[in-house]
Amino acid sequence: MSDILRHRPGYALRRAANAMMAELARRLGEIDLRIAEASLLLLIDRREDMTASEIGRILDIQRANMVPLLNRLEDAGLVIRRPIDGKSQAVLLTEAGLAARERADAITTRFEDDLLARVAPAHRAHLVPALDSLWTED
Amino acid sequence: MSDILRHRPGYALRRAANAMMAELARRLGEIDLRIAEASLLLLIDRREDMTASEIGRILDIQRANMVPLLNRLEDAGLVIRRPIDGKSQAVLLTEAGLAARERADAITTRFEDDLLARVAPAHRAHLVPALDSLWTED
DNA sequence: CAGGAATGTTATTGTCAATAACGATCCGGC
DNA sequence: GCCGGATCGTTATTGACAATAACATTCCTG
Repeated sequence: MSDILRHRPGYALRRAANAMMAELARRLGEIDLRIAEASLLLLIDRREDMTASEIGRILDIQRANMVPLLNRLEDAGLVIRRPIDGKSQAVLLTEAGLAARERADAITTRFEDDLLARVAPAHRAHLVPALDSLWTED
Repeated sequence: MSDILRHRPGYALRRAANAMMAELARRLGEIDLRIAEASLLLLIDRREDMTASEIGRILDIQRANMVPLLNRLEDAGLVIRRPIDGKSQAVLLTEAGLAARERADAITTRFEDDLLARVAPAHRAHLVPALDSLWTED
């Protein structure tokens, strides 16, 4: 399969991410969650002090793009926005949101197990540290 | 930065790919190429026998999505479509296309060097094999 | 030569990210 | 206290990329 591209780290990274995210999206689709939404649920959990902007900063989602994301979660009854002051609002999970978080956790945990299982044992322990160094600021 | 997500392989893969692809897109943007277009140029090179469908199969791009991609490359004068028979057409690079391929090669090569440089030496050799096992069919 | 497979195409949709602009609010320094 | 810069949530628009369904044409094989 085109060795011209196979050995290129950038291309391998793109294809691997595409393949894995498609699979994860499929699995999360079964509980009607998208990947970005599931990450948000997993992140917030029981915390009640995180503002929309702060969540965006952690997940690397622009403030503007948080709006439709939160709207959809709110419409689904998984999340509510609670004003902190006149400017900021905390995002927190409803009961249904916590339940969805639970299911999302199970699905993603299972997914990551399956993902790591595809990697030869010799490489396995190196994957996450290597990936982290690509996006974590020094 | 949210250790809840940091150690998750799936999340790390997504973030790493996003960060790296944004950077690559930026660099390729300087010669007015998008990532998918550059991959296509690198793949075709001097070959004159690859059909659009075949290219799509290798790059994992749907037949339908090849059309606008090829249109843009053809409009830019980098590619021409040459009928093989009444049904298929070969895609091949023009002189300008070969020149663009040259520049894209330089940029991506440099990019991948920089990418690997971010990874600690101990992990470096494991990255590509690990990634490959995630998208290459056994 | 007939029928199933493949090709290129159109059109539409979805996910995610980026950018620019806006009014409202907060906060630190004076 | 007030003012000005920063921050917040929001609207609207755009772009890159992928997915799906449908269609007419052409191919290839039995």
